[in-house]
This record gives sequence, structure tokens and C-alpha cells, in this order.
Amino acid sequence: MEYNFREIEKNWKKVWKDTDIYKVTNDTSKPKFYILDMFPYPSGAGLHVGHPLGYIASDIYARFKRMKGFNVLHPMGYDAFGLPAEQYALETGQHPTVTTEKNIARYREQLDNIGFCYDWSREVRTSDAKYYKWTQWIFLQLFHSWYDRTANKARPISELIGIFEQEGNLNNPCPADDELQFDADNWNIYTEQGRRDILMQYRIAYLSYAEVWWCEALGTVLANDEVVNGVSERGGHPVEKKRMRQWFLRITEYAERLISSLDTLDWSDAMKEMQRNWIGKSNGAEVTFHLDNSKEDITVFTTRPDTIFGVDFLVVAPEHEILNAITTPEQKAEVEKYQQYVKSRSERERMSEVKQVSGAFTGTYAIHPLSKKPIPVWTAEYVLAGYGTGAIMAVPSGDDRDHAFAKHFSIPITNIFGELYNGEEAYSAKDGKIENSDFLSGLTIKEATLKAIDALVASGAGRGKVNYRLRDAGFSRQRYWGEPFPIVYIGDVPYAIDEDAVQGIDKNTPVELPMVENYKPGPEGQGPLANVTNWVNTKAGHRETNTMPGYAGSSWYFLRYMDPHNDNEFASKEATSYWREVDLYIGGTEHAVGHLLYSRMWTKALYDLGHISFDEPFKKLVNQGMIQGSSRFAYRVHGTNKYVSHGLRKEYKVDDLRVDVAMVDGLELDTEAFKNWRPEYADAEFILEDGKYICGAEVEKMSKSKYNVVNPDDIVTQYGADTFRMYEMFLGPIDVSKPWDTKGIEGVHRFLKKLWRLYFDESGLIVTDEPATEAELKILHKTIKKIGDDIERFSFNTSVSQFMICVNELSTLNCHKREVLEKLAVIICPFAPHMAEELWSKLGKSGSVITADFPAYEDKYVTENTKKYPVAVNGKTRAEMEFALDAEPADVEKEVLADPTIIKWMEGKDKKKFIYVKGKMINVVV
RNA sequence: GCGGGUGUGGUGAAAUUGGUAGACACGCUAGACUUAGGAUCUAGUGCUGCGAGGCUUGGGGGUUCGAGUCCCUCCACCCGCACCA
Repeated sequence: MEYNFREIEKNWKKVWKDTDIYKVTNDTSKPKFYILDMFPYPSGAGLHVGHPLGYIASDIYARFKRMKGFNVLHPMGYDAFGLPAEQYALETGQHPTVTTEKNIARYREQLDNIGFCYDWSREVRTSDAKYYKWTQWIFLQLFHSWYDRTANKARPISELIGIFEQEGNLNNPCPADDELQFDADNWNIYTEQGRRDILMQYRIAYLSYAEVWWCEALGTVLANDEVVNGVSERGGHPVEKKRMRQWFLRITEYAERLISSLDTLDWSDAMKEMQRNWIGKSNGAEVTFHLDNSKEDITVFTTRPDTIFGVDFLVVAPEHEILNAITTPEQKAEVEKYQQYVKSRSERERMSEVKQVSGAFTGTYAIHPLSKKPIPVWTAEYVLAGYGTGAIMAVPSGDDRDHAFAKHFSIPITNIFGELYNGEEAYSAKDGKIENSDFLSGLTIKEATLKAIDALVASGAGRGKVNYRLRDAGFSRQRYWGEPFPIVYIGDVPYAIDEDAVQGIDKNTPVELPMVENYKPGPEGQGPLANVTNWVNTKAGHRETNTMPGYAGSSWYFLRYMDPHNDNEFASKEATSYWREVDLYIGGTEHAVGHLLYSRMWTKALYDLGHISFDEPFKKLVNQGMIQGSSRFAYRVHGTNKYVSHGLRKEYKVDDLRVDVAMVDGLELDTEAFKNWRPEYADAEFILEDGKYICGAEVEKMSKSKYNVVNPDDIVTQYGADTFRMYEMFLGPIDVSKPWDTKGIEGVHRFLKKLWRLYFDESGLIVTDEPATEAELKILHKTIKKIGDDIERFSFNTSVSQFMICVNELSTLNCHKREVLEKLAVIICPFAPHMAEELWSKLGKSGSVITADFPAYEDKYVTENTKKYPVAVNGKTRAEMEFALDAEPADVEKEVLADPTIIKWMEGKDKKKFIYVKGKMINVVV
């Protein structure tokens, strides 16, 4: 009987579907286990072989956990809002609803093809009104909340109003403006609008201003990656930054908790480190510099208050509001010209092109708070408006960028490090002593830092401060294809639709996204929704026309899977307190700081407000690497239509051309297919080597434009889903990137056929009831142990190897015994579920193999009692000798030193040391 | 530029705690079986050397009886950098 994977897989997929075998219930006595994949954006290109890597890993883990007795939640859905669908709509006029629906259907088909055990009854789509109803609802919770720094949690804003009525903001300084102070009397005489303005500065979801890329020619706001080299990607039009009113989430209030609770998570150190660095906590000081001829002050943040006497100039960010007020008339033209230049520069460019020094002098001098010396004030792009206070004190002798700036503009440099500073390069190390610094001279950096802060506090010029690099999260997009905000403006004042002041419209979410015919941007950089006037203008006021960003829906989707059809709540308390956080989350590192940080914040906010009983979303995180493409190249002899094979290309002047990997078998090009590929290749001629045309190969990102995309459907058709699943795992460790090579899949396919032949020959089932031998049981139980261990540590590639070793050995032993093969069919189920089902049923078992228990291994077959030791002389292995594991060290030494090979290598020298590491190795040092 | 990751045969990789480097596969070579082979099986395959042996985990240096693994330093490539998702 042949291994007919097409029939087998088709049949079992149908059985699974008909019996709802993967449906998960919320009530059970079994312990729960929640395994989640990062859900995909359903792009028009469909899945390529790189996408399912993580899904296969989680599927193996989910099946394994289920067989180990857990109630496993393993759902899948779609992150269905996004820019590409909208862009496609702009180009083709097809509504994103239509294309998204189509893309999802294609994704589903591709996913089903691979045989996953998802409970599809729980599917979520972020673009579904039934889903985004709750995204909007959560936004309202954030809008109606503020962050209480004393209690260190989010609280309802109604409670803050109560506090203001009692005591003003005395004990609750404003997170957006620490100058803002008012008492209860003030509060009570403020107007409605005045109070709402203040509350807005406390809300966790709040309205403020930010700069966006604005393209005049396209009449639209562009995303960062739509701006390439300072011009729009589409059309190459000039772009500049424009200040716009935007929604934000006050994630900065969560900075400390987002750092500290990382310790409770089972994530890789690298991932935690990236989050820590992104949040960027730094201890330092805020220092205020008075200006010479102005009432204005400049406050800077510094992590090095110890260098305060080394300040030679101040630098203010070019966007800083204060610039207009402080620039002298003589310098005005220069500063404005500079600001104009910076408008065209991306933050990335400003940070990365450090060697390109630029700036402008404001003409103004500040007064050093301690030395009282005049300090020139400059503006320069290396200072970013969004970080710290948007201004720095520059210490050229201690900071590289300050140093380069001072050198470039010939600003005199004060040396506060004595001999440590050589005049050529800043001394930025953190050890050594401060000199030339008044009362700080002679102190270490640590001592000086504390003393400097004390002095600043005493003089009223500064204070110690903790600063975070993290910025509040921009939550507005000037786009159509996203969640509308449940916000209306009465006059210019924003109200949530569920507030009392809002009258005459439906006060419930969802605020549905209106259908539109065109997706062109609205006036003045507004999103397309601004054009839908009958939607925008309501009896209550005009609606917010921005939509929410991509991460809105993905910040809480893991909660919805727990109770996906609930129309009364985002998820019931029963469901969330049963499933709780995700036990295992699998996805790519590219989400290290975006999605994962936002999800964590939303979870904490929902926890604070009492909606869920846990405050971290993802207990364990496993990152999957990327599968890269392997591009194939043909070599056209320059100026001709002749193509020379890879090995001979050096003899000609050639142009490298990428060819579609589908036309290449390994490295050999199908020249006929190539001729038919494009009309211009129809009469191509080939210069062959050994009768073949051999292509060049290069590893690159898998992408359509590089003709190196491999569709999993094609692989499944040719080799079957089980082979595909095992091959993806066999490629290498789950967390590293590796190139796809279709050729290598045959080894895995051969393995499955060989496995099959343990159970069947040409005539049919050949499994016998004979008792298994010691050797057969040994390899079986070793394999059971290794597979279990490997799955637990996500080492799926070595699992596949172990299966191969096992099957190779059983084949050699000619083993066809039920006692062995029944268990083997069970343990292969997580990897090759279709084949496992077929073997299980052919062995006469009833029910799905997924309901079987994962077998336990027996110690007696796994533990060895002797070991073949490598015996080394001076660290070089010279012999192999077998000893009992419990052998006496003295006996071992005696026997080793008597061994002729060892004696030979000791070359008559005396033994200096004898190293015997039990179970590992032996080394004789002479 | 900053942050994070990766580097081992011709290729994908293994080596779980500092202890026999290259398991398991792909590819390649030779052979068997076969009407046929893109089926199956057997043997070989890091480099170098006739051989004993020597060399070998991106480069250089160090710690150790012993380093792919730890430390220092340099290089290359990949991911992220806040409006792609």
C-alpha cells in the first residue's frame, strides 16, 4: 500500500470538519492552556511559506498540550484593517470590505490546507463591526479615565472631578503640564469648556497635537514608510511636517509598570531588553536656564548633571515653541531658514546622520545657573522636540555630538575632565574624576552627580528627575479603513458619544464605518471620512473624522477569542477569568516594541478599571525567525539575448537577472519555461555547462518583486501537508531566520514514506502482535522522551531529527510490532496529524488520535549504565574507553593509564593531573 | 546613529550545564535492484596529507586541563526605530 498522502489528507480534513474535533469549550474540569499566534494581516498576495512557520510550531504545541490533558484554546483571526487595502481601493475603486473578504477567504483556504487545529468558531476580524464595537468601547474606557500616580493605576475620570471639586489638582499634578495649578475654588468657577480642557490633559485617551508627514501634491498625510528620501514614495512629491490635532494614549504614565512587570514574564532577554530600551528610563536632572535679555526660561533634561560646569552652549530643538520668542532680530532669518530645512528631515535621518553637523545660532545667551556665565543658545536638528524637554545643555568635553557641534561652529570648549579629555575626542566614559568645576572638582562622576543635583535644588535652578524616552502613542490616522472614533465635537469640544451632553444620536458603540465610493483624502489633510458630510454632521455635533491605527484592534484581540460572540461585553468575566493571559504567544520580533507594548498597556488599563483580573497579556513569548527567499539568477551576456550558465559567466560581460524560482529545479533552469516566461525571452539562447543551465543563487527577503516567493499550496499539492509541516520545522531553530530551499523537502518526504513502510507493504498492514525487543523499546522510549522534551523547549527541528533516527533504527531492526508502532503513531500526531490519524485508524483504533494520551516514557529504557568515554591526553582526544557510570575514579584512572594508546600519547612523560568528569570525558594532563 | 539578533562543511543545521565539533537531512560520488527512475537500498563525503598525523565553528586576542559555548576586540549580514502590519 502506497503512502497516498493526497487521499489521506483530504479524508481527514473532512472528518475533522464534520466532527468539529477542534472545537473548544469554556467549561471543563481540565486545566486550561491558551496558545496564540500573532494574527495576520490578510494581504492580497496570500500566504507564502514563511508565514506558517510560527503557526505550525504553535499547532504542534497545541496538539501536544491537548494530548497531555489540557483544555487548549488555539484560535485564529485577522488583523483586517490596514493601509494596503485602502491603497488598493484608491487604485482600483474596489471597496476594502470586498477585497478584505476575498483575501480572508484565500488565507483561510491556505491555512486549512496545512491542517491546523484552530477552533474556527472563535475567529475574529478587527474590521467586523461586532468586533470593533468593543475596540471603540475600550477607547471610551480610556477616554473616561485618568492615571492616579499615587494609587499607581487608572481610575474613572468622574472620581478625578470629585477630587478637583474638593481640593483642586494640588495632589494630582497634570501629566501634560506640570505648571498647571488650581484649587477647588478655581475649579468651581471654570467654564464647562475650561474644565473639559483640563480634564483632557489628564485623560488616558486624549486629544493633543503632533506632527505628521504632509504631502501637498497628493493632498494627504503619509506614513513614515510612504516617505522615501524626503519625498513621497508615490510620485516623488515633496513632503513636509505638519502639525495636526491628534488622539493619543497616555502610555507614558504606564512606563514604570511596563518596565517593572517585565520581570514576571517568560520572554527572551533580548525581547525584554528591547522593551526596556524603548521605554528608555533614565535618571538625571532638569535644569532651568534663565535668559539674558528675556523673561523666558529654557529647561533642559540631562543625564549628566555632574557635567554642569562643562556647559558651553544650549541647544533647542528646531520645532521648540520658544524659538520664536528668543531669537534675536539679527538671527531671525537664519533660524527660520534652518527650521524650514529641518521640516523636510525625518527623525531617522536626524538621528543617524550624526557626522553631518548643522544648526543655527539664536543670538541669545542664557545664564549658567551656578557659574552665572553667559551661555550661547543654538538650535540644531540633533535635539528632538519629543524627547525630554526638547532642549539640552551641551557639554562638548563629555559628549560626542556636542563635541562635533562645538568643533564645527568653533565654540570654545571647557575641559572638565583634565587629562582624560584630549581635545580631539569627547570623554564620554563614566569613570574618572571631574575637574575645573568649582565645588565638584575632584569628585567622582557618581559623587558629583548627587552633589550637583543638591546644588541645583538649593539654587532653585533644578531638580533630580526620571525621564522616559517612551512617548505617548499617537492614536489618530487620517485614513478610511480603520475604526471610527466614538467621538463628536460640540463646537470645538470633543465629547464621547456616551456622555450626557451628546443628544439626538445613537449613544452606543459601534459607530459604524460608513460605506463610501471614493477614498480620497478630505480637506486640509483630514481623512476620507471628512468627505462623508451626512455621516460627519449629526444632530449632536460633528463626528471625529480620524480613524484608529492598526494597533487598536490588535491590542486586545486575545481577549475576544475567549468569548467571541458576546454582544453584551467584550468578553464575559467567566471567560476571561477562566482563560486569563495567553500562556504561549508566538510571533515575530518585528513586533517587539509596537504591538507587544500597546497590548501590555491596554491589559493593564483594563485591569486597573476592574474589567479583567490579570495585568499582563502574554505570559510566555516565543519569537519565530523569518523564512527568507532564495533567489535564482540567470546571466545574460551584455547586449545580447544569450544566457550563460553560472560556472561560465566569468568569461563574459554579463547582466544578472532574477528568474522565477518556479522555473528552476534546484539550480537547474528549465530553459523552455524561461523562453515562455516573457515574450522578450522567447528566442533566448543558452550557453550550457554539462548540458545544463545552472543558475546563481542568493538569499534575500521573500517577495514578489524578487520572483522568489514559494506558495505553501504548491508544496502541499506536491508533497502533502504533513511533509510541509515537518519540513518547515526541520529547517532549523524556530527563532532564527533561514532561507527556504524546496529541494531539501525530499528528505522529509522520504522519511514519512519510510515511516509508512513500518506499517504497510504492497499488500497492506504488516503490523504484528509479537512482543517488542529490548532494542526496539529502547529506541521508542528514547524517542518519546526526546520528542516531549524538545516540544517543551520549542526545539522542533531536533524532534524531526529524532523521528528520523527512530524510524531509521526501527527499519534496520525490521520492526513491525504493534507495541512500538501504536505509540509511534501517537507521538507523531502533533507533527504529521493526517498521517497519524490514518495510522491510528488502520491500527483498528476508534476516535481521533488527538484524543489519545501522549505516552509516557519508561526510565529503564532511557537510562544507560555505561558510557563510552573520550579519553584525551593534554586535551586532545586519543582513545575511547567504556566504563560503568558508577565506576570508581581510582579504577578508571588505573585502567586509562594502562591503556597502550594512552601510554603511547603520553610519550613517557609523567602524569600531572587526571581529570575524570563522570558521564562526560577523561583527560590526562602530562 | 541607536537598540536587538545571527555568523559552524558545498547547503539547512546538531552539540540542552565549559567536556568526542559536524547528529539528522539536502547535495555530491560510487554501486545494487529495476523495462524505466525524479522509486528503493548499500557505501563514502569538513579541509589537508601517500601515511602517521595536522588543521577546523566570521577575524584577532584572552581565561581554562579543556572553548562553538565564557571574557575583550574587530568584521559581515538581518530585524526594529514610534503613521506598514
